[in-house]
Amino acid sequence: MFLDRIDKAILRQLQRDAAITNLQLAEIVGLSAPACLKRVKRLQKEGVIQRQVALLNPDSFGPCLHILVEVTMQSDRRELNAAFIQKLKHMPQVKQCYEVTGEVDFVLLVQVPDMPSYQQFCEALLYSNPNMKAFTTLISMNRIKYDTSLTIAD
Amino acid sequence: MFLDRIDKAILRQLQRDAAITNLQLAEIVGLSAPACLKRVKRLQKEGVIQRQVALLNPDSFGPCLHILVEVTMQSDRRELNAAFIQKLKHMPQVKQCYEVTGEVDFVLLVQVPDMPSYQQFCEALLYSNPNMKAFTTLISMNRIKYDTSLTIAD
DNA sequence: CGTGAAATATGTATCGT
DNA sequence: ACGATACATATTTCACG
Repeated sequence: MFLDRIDKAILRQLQRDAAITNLQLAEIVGLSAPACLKRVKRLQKEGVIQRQVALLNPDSFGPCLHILVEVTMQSDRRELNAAFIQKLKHMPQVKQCYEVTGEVDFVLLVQVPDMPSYQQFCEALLYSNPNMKAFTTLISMNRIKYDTSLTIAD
Repeated sequence: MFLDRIDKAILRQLQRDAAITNLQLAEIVGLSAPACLKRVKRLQKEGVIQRQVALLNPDSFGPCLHILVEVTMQSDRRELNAAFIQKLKHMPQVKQCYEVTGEVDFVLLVQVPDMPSYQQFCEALLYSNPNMKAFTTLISMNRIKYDTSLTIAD
């Protein structure tokens, strides 16, 4: 699908702040409210806008550790890792997962309240997997940047 | 600040879908619309809800590479890394940054359209930094999971 | 895509528990 | 202190040009 200058302006704005009213958005991008709304609806229906979410302050809910986990598998055969992928998709501690090339196969971002919870997580997802070869744990006490936006070229 | 059962229900819902109307939200959590709105406004003012954003489909904008970068510094002295942190905060390619303990000092999630752009990024942030000792690049062709929510205990 | 009007939603004030 | 009801204001959404 083709995105013109105005679509891109809408998307840039909604990535920054999706709480504004359609009226405000319309003014920012220079359209009438109905024309603007029609575009937003279209962008949603086409899946360009996947969803709209509230981002919460991690420090508002007691202790919160961000842990990066690099997982190396014994074999890269897809069918051996399908169950691993299915499982982590359903684990709320796993916030992100990237399949990477090179020595490491997956990088996970895990969110837990403390180290015992992380131990539990390792048991549940990693040690229990017969195809898991090794993993490295990188513990973060400080999330320096967290930006959900996508850079949209002109 | 104290969050009761209803606040938590509101937050769980808004993390999943912040596009619903206050009327719908009020019904889900079992409050009248004004009572619900008052809580949402309070949660925003107190910073529990940081912002509301639209999440876009990365595949809607041409090529998109996710790259994880593990950066090791020569010295961990705060003042030597302050400029590095300031700089990456202003680089739109850097979507996330975690300060970690251990051999590695920082893990970055970088988003670029292609490898030349990544080379440029490395020059601009890494090679140019006199305190940078080494970095490892993990290229992802597949983002398996991306969940912006925080798990809220009961 | 814009205008204007109808349908909804948000926000305020007040009262009751 | 908190929620509900009723009312006023603002926004969304539809029909039409």
